[in-house]
Amino acid sequence: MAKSESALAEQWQALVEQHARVTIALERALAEHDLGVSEFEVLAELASAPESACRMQQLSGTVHLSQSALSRVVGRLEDQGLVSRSMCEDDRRGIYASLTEAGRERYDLARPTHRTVLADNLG
Amino acid sequence: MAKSESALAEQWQALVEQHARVTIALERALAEHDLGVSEFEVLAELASAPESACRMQQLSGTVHLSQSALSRVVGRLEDQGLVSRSMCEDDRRGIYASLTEAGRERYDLARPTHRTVLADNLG
DNA sequence: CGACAATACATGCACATGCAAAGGATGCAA
DNA sequence: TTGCATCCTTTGCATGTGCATGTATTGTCG
Repeated sequence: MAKSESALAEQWQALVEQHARVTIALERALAEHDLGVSEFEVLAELASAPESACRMQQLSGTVHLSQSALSRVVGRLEDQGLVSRSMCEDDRRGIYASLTEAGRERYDLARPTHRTVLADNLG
Repeated sequence: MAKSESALAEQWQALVEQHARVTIALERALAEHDLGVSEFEVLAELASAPESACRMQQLSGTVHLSQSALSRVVGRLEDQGLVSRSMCEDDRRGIYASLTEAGRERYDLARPTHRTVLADNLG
């Protein structure tokens, strides 16, 4: 049976509300580590990748950002020394973004914060 | 029992993904009516209010926008003639945003689109 | 009554994002 | 080799948002 319009609207409203609540909380919490939500997402993806490195194209799939936005996020992370870019050997058009030592440390520091916020807001 | 970190992360990821999917679909669909998601939300709220009018402050509570962003959304709607602003008589600091005839029509036109997108993406 | 805080909006500014276009390096196939 | 597609960076522009601030009005306290 199809849902009524109001039921759909309420469900959507609830989803938006939860998303907004968690996002704002995350943003605030991660600010203490000088990270944004997008930045953390990228770090998390890299951290879980083999060799702590990943092609941009692959990142583009998991992170919800346009190509240009992703390029800029990685650029910011590079400026902070958390990520380094290097050529891809098998396909030299590609670029590997790899987590640096500092990046790993920053991520490890921020992870408990991230986890706590999720636990508090997704209960 | 508390959820594991990975379970939390997956749940969050799923939420973000769904939110992004629906939002993008809505944005695309509503574009045919020259409306953004925020604009539609405001119209919907006004349409369901008594007298089709509402104080900014009250709107601010239901719509997930900062006060300044809300002020601008209403400004855009006013530019399009879909909403009109008028002084509040009992408290002259306050402002009523009220749906115009054109606003009601636009909303009625866009509502089926909105409903369809939700039905297709929240199933 | 008069000074001062609080409220309701509007606006200036910074910034993140998406889109689109241009460019450089490389891979691939005819 | 030539030509075209792919992967990525960079840039310019428009837009939407939040934060901080400004302005006008209201409320409060002495």
